[in-house]
Amino acid sequence: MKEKLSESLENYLETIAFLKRENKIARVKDISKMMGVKNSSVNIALNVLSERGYVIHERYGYVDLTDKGQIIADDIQKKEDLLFSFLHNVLGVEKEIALKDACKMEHTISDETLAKLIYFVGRIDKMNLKESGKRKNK
Amino acid sequence: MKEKLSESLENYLETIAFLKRENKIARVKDISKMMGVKNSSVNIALNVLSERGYVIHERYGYVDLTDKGQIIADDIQKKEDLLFSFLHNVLGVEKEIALKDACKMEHTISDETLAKLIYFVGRIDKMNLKESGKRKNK
DNA sequence: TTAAAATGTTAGCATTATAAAACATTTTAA
DNA sequence: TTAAAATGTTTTATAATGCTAACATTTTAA
Repeated sequence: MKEKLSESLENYLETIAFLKRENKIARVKDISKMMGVKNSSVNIALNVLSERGYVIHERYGYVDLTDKGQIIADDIQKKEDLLFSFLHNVLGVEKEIALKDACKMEHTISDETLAKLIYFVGRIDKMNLKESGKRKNK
Repeated sequence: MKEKLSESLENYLETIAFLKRENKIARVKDISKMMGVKNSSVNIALNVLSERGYVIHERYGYVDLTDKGQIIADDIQKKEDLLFSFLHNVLGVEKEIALKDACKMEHTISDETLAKLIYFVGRIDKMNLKESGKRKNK
């Protein structure tokens, strides 16, 4: 059940999800522009993603995500948000760089590490809340 | 001055450095075995690394790192150690997985994030020291 | 409504990473 | 010391990604 997608293909899904959220629709041109690649490269990626059941793409038409594709896109976005938050808010890495690093790491971080990081960031947030107002409990 | 190496080539340098540390020498066979690739793949990588001045490799002979190659290998090892320490000791990720994740992240983490992480891990260590014996100062 | 502009697609090439198979050299052990 | 085993190298092939250039379709605006 654990089909792995390449970093590149994951990025295509993420970009399509973003465009749908922002513009309601995703077109080849938008995808290529956002990702800094050529339309031809987008087309080839879409063919692969279509074949594997992640996107729906009619010739000369819009690009859409299947449920399966949306799930992957959401998963990656969740990872990106968490990683960005950790890098920027916890470590204090500058926005631009934190985002760039998060966008790379989101493809490699394991589920285990992700879970631990979620827990850790949660604890840090609580600590900050406490420190910025009240005394430590107990 | 900032020639970038691919993740793959960085891994070859890291492996060669490891083998030299453990066995004094590095051979094609050892590299392929450690990395789970074929001798032919190692050879091709070594040709590239030779041309670019990172390794010295005489036909049918041992493999060695140039100063330039050793610097890269050390740099990556430093990153791996820090990332592993953070994942395992701070987040509590299981050894195997922490190592696997660190080995991927070591190739993508930016210098900025690295620096912030070093500082952060340092602070955490101090906190742990304090908490496990003394009261908080101030 | 039609010609130009915009957008999308296909074909062919380049790069990177790896493997398989054939071949070459070196090492080992009988 | 020499034949087999181990190791190293080259050649050829495959897969993933992206590019350019040529071509096709759709949209726009005169």
